Amino acid sequence: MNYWLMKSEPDVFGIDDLKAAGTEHWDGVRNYQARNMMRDEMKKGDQVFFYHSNCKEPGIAGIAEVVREGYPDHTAFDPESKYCDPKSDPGNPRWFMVDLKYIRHLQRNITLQELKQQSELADFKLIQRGNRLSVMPVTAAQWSFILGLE
DNA sequence: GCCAACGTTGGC
DNA sequence: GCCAACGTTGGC
Repeated sequence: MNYWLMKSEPDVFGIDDLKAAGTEHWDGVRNYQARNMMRDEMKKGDQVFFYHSNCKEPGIAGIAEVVREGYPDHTAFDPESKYCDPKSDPGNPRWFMVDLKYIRHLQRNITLQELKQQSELADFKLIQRGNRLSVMPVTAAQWSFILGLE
């Protein structure tokens, strides 16, 4: 089993929204590295840290699980969608997504500021300079260490 | 709202 | 294939 971290803006779709939805597809990712991970590497049963970005207190807010593996992101074909990409051909889709199921909130929001202070997390992609990936791998060691902060 | 960092685009 | 210009991300 693998571990991941996925970013979302709570004003758009936060952990509370995932809880209310139960299961939701993760559409709108338009970055090739993130696309590749969703299409090729994320497997059913993988655990995901749900990270709140671009908000007052950026941090890890909860846990989700992959319940459906990579499949085409249909919003790319929808002219009404803000994620529409005319260059994505339905016969050869450019963008992919996975489905996530809500597992739980963390007991508290583990903030970015706190994560940065942990020497054990020096290699964690999230806290490396200029990182902008919205989907990134988390090692098993990082996963359990972060849960230990909860 | 600012701006550094970074990915993408497109002219050459 | 290089690289400048541009748009976006996301912390602050």
